[in-house]
Amino acid sequence: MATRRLTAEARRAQLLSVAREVFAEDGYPGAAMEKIAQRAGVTKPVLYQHFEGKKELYLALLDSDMSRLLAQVSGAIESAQDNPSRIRKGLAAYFNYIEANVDSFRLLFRETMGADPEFRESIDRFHDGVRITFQLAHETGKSLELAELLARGIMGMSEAAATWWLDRKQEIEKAELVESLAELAWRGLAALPRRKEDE
Amino acid sequence: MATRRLTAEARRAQLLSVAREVFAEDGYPGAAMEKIAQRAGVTKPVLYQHFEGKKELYLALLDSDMSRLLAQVSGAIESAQDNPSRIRKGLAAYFNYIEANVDSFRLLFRETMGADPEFRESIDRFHDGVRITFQLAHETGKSLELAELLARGIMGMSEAAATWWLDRKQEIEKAELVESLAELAWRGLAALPRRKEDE
DNA sequence: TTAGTAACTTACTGTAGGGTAATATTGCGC
DNA sequence: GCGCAATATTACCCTACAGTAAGTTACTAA
Repeated sequence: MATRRLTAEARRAQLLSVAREVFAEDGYPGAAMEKIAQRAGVTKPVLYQHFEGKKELYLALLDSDMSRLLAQVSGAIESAQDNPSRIRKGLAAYFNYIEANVDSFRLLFRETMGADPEFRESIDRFHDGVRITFQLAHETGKSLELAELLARGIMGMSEAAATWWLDRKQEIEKAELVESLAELAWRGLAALPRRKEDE
Repeated sequence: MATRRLTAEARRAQLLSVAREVFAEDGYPGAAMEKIAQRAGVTKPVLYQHFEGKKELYLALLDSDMSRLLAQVSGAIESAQDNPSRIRKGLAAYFNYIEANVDSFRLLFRETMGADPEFRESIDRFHDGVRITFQLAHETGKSLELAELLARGIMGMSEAAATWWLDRKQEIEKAELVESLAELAWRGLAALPRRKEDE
């Protein structure tokens, strides 16, 4: 144990990272502050020196992760010129994030769903963020609620696909996954069977 | 208070119904057995006479609700002759259930997501059930994983749409909602704008 | 090398809530 | 109208865990 003591900044970063692990494993209610502290090689009061309480710790985590994800996805969507490629690029960015941050995904889109309304605000920020970037694209003129509904639908589709994919990784390549979902979103089920006829 | 004492069967049914309410309100971890008992006008031990513990109570609830939902949706899908109407009828059945059983939906698809793996099995049973009915439809020949992925995607789309819809009911009619989602699933985003041009 | 401070620990408190043993009531069959 | 089994209650126990007050150790700068 070379250095037992860390600077405040370093410790805070480490605690956040450890907390993400534990929350992803045990869920918010199941995760004990004690366990987070222990796994960080530290005692509980240290945790409370950096975060006001369990709630605040979790929120800090959600906020920081959500911001990163949103930035990546929005960036991807905005970099595209037409709607089909907005969808494809958005999806690609989304699945890249997930692949590189599995715990973060579990936290954001599984554990937080049923939780405290205060927590869900983070998620809503993401959904709204993506929806807006998305609608700016969609030349409007049609019902606004409908556009919102569709955006939510596509996001739900992606989340469900991601959950399924994480559980059975090897079965399908990320690239093919993104391709299929983009096709589903843009052309619908009717178009898809044809694509695989030649296998 | 006409009858204070109920038969075992009647009490059990009442407790399940009350429990659904409370679990939907407070989530699994937040819901106290005490509160459920109280709201049923009864004390805690009565609850424990009917259910082994909190976990078992919740599972009983999930199981019974899931079975009903699955039966309705599967029935609808199987009653259809071609793929587009399988989707439309399935969605209609799904949203009919949700409209008539809001608490049940919240419970099944929000609260239970991040929870105990044992709980998620119920949900998986539904997803698997629908997936199968769904694949029977899809004349096979193309990649099986792909078919599964798409089925999950459609279900995720529906869940997200339902959540959104419940929060802002008045804004859109159920019939229009189902129609739009079916169209999205079958023809994709590319087809949808055209449909509303004439408003 | 020593004072000072930031980082950390020991050892608690308080309470919410799941679960239960012992006891009381109600109403049905006879 | 009486007995008895099912239905319910009172009054607990106990663990898990969020949160904290007071004291201790190690790094750093003069």
